[in-house]
Amino acid sequence: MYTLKNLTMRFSCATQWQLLRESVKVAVTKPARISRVDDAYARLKGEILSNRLLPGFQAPEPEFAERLGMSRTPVREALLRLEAEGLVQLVPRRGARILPVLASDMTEIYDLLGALEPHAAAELARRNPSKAELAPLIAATDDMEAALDEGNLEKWAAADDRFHRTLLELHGNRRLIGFASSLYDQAHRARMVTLRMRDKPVRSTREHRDILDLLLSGDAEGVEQLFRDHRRRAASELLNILETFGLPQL
Amino acid sequence: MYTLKNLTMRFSCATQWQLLRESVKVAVTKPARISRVDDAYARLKGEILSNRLLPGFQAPEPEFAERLGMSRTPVREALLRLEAEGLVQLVPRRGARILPVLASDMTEIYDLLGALEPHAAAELARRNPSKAELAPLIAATDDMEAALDEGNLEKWAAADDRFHRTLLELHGNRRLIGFASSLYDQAHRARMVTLRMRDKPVRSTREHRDILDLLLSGDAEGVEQLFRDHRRRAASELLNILETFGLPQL
DNA sequence: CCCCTCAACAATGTATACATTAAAAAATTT
DNA sequence: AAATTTTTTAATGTATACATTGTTGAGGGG
Repeated sequence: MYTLKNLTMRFSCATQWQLLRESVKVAVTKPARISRVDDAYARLKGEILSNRLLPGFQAPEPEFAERLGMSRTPVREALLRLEAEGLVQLVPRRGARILPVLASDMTEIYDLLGALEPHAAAELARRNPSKAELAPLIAATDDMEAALDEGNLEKWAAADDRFHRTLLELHGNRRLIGFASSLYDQAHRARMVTLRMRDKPVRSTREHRDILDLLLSGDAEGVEQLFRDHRRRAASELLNILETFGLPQL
Repeated sequence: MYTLKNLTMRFSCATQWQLLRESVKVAVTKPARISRVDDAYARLKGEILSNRLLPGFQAPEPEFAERLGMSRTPVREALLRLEAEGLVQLVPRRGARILPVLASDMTEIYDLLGALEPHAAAELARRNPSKAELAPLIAATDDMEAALDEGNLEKWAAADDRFHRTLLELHGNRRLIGFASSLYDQAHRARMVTLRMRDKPVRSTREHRDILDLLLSGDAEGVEQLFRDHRRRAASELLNILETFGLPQL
């Protein structure tokens, strides 16, 4: 268990600059206590998703522990957590390997999202949600349009991600939220790497707005169909990019 | 790490009868080595699914460790695994709690299965699978019919479970197999407890046969629709039982 | 050069000891 | 007697030591 005092006293100068930054963040935004497991998990996940820990990279637990500045026990627990989420693979005697995302993985992920999201959207529409209820979804859609206008693709991708996660949150099936969350995470890097290789997401943005409109009008069948098409087109687009640019994995 | 010698030498007489049984099983069906984590996981899961470890039961890690005859470390790892699968909840300072399954949980689970299984069945049908490919599914269906003729509900339920898992295996989406597996496990106890409270599964069995026939004939839309209806009716039936018998949780 | 054997090494699995701290119990105050 | 404070206990989180064992590299022989 970390306390703020621990953070500033326990670490060698080699890592103190970094952990000082972390400690400031902790002090400002969260309670001062964060377990080493949670810390290791968050840091490793952040590095995987931002591609600083590269796909295929592999190191034994003791090396991860050293780099994170803690003992092996919490590191192992963090890695097990990341393994359960499909981001790493623990290979006996070879350590933890950052799982690359293959085209076949993306196919699999999009297939599942293409089944689940339209279904969730349809059920949400059947509840005739009010504008107030859909406010976070409206905000995400607005942000996508604004980001597109600015030409800021990262911002657009973040708003897009938010749209999808928010929709499932509004739907409310906790098991679905958890499962889809790991799917989004697994697909994250591929989506970010390919972000600038694709056409501007004009059509995608319009589709989100249309999905939102259908939700607002309670058109369950309409939103299910459009969402399906949206997912199918997005999958096709991404897989084409992987093929066009000869990217076997990400 | 267990070896067979360890299994027979390490444990007090209080648990030796049980572990002797386990060791025989190990010797016959698996390599002699099984880690304590895997052992703890399998045993705990078995007890949860068979309702020997009751929903709501709660004990701290050290107590589980003592009962399993090993140190806390592998037990914690096994419990974390079970938590990730939705079967237990780790409550700080209160220990691991066996998660009861509420009616709302079953609603959630059936909602997801109702979206995923028909989708997988439709995609499988689109591949025009041969009879040989569907052999394990045919076998499961045959077994359901045989069990129904014998009036053996447990056998029927096992074959039913096998049908559903096999179908997803044949479909081949690994992420779906994993996710659905945990959903089946979570629903298992509820289904077993209610097995004798429901009508004989005559209609259900026929529906499975019909699903199989539609798969064999490559009728994607037909199988998707029938599977949806199948899941919807099964969900309704089970939820009615929970309500009729006043079962708040299982 | 290739193959085999064996020893060394290190990675994971596990047990145990220690640190932290929340909850419960005991003691004290009102 | 009830409320508050203090102390104790024990559960989880963590570090470290030990056990097991798979892999690698060195050495020797053909």
